[in-house]
Amino acid sequence: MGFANPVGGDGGTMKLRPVSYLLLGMVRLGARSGYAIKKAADLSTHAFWPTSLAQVYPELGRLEQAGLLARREDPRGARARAEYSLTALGSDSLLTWLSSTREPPTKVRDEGLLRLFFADALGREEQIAMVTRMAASARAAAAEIAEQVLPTAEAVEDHGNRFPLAVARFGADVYAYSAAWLDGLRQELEAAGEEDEPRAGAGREGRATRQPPE
Amino acid sequence: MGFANPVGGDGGTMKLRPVSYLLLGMVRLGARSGYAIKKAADLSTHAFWPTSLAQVYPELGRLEQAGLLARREDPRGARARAEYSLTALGSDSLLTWLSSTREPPTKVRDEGLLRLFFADALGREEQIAMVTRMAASARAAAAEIAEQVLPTAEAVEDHGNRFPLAVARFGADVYAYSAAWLDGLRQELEAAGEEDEPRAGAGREGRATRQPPE
DNA sequence: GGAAGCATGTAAAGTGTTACATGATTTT
DNA sequence: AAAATCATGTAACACTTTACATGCTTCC
Repeated sequence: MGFANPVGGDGGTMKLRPVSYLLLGMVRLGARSGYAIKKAADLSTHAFWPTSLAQVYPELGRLEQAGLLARREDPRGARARAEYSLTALGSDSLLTWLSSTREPPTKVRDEGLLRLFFADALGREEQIAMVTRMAASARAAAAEIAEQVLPTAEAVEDHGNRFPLAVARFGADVYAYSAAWLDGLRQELEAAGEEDEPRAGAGREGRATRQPPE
Repeated sequence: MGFANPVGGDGGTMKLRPVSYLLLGMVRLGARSGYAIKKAADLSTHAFWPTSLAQVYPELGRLEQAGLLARREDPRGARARAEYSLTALGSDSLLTWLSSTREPPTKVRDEGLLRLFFADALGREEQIAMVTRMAASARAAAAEIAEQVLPTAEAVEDHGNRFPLAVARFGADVYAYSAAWLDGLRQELEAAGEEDEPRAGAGREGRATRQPPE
């Protein structure tokens, strides 16, 4: 009804969520099909913004409706395939979001830390085992970034995009720092184990050797 | 129907989620009402396991049904109040969860990092502004833990619970490390800004002075 | 007397994941 | 020939948050 918009959408009035910008940004970086976007996201943004295909496809449709993405059917043989590209409106939206000074919310759900928080209910041995597992886990996360994510990030860096690499390094370094921190905690627990026993001590021993940065 | 269970529940067959253990653990640490649990969680576990009262109250009911918590009406004057305590079954459940060697999933949703990932679309000035804001934000998070969370954690440490304090320090240190890392990135960007301009360079400059830990 | 905090809950809306459903193409 | 990958979508379920709804008590 009414006046048709030349870009075919509602003029960008839809409410955009982070996943919307993820899609716009990935298209900008060269991922053109929903499948390719999901694959790229799994190799780069997955650690701080997970997505599923069940989010990607409907959201691509909404972004097209809103005129932020242009869709073109581009079958590969008999296999259907849609190729998306950024419209001027989509590009503006992305830049506006990137320039925003509003503080973006950060949400973490870490069941491991929740366990650690309540670890006083365990005996010393189990506490040490838990902390050891967590350190190993953090180191594994750092290694996974180094092996899976960094190479991809280095590839896009060659096309003038340095931030994917910076973010990957940030992640790897933070995980490595966490692992080292947990190693320090494990050492404290091992040292304390020679004096007092589970649930016993009214903690009063020294702060050990861990150093906060700065 | 048929044989009544002496603890009044279904014998612990309900499916327990992390929020269940959060409640059990908080009751164990001395928070007895739903309100007190929520308040304690906001001051301690909020950063890695956020909860709302709309989760707490129904979940307390389920845990009581399952026989993991015992509920006793304990009004304060005319104001209703329920006091919960751990049953033997609840205590066992908590310990089993704490001892589990299964790797707990970690989920992070960080819109700030998502923006940083796509920051190549911005000009150098705006990139630097973004990174500066993120560093300030991380430093603020570290400060908030130091001011709000650490004092509470030190209080429970006096009762023989050292892990709340360890977790608080971990959080503060990781945020401080992140802030320092982002400062390093900002310096790199400022240095690079004197040579090449936005979107221009095929990144090839040195790795600067940031050091991963270990 | 008003504001802040204590205290408990429900309903609706929003968000996200897993499973379902299908089929072509390429690689081994 | 089978397995992996490319490719697109929907439906059901699970989970969380926000808003609603209410009322007492303590502090200023």
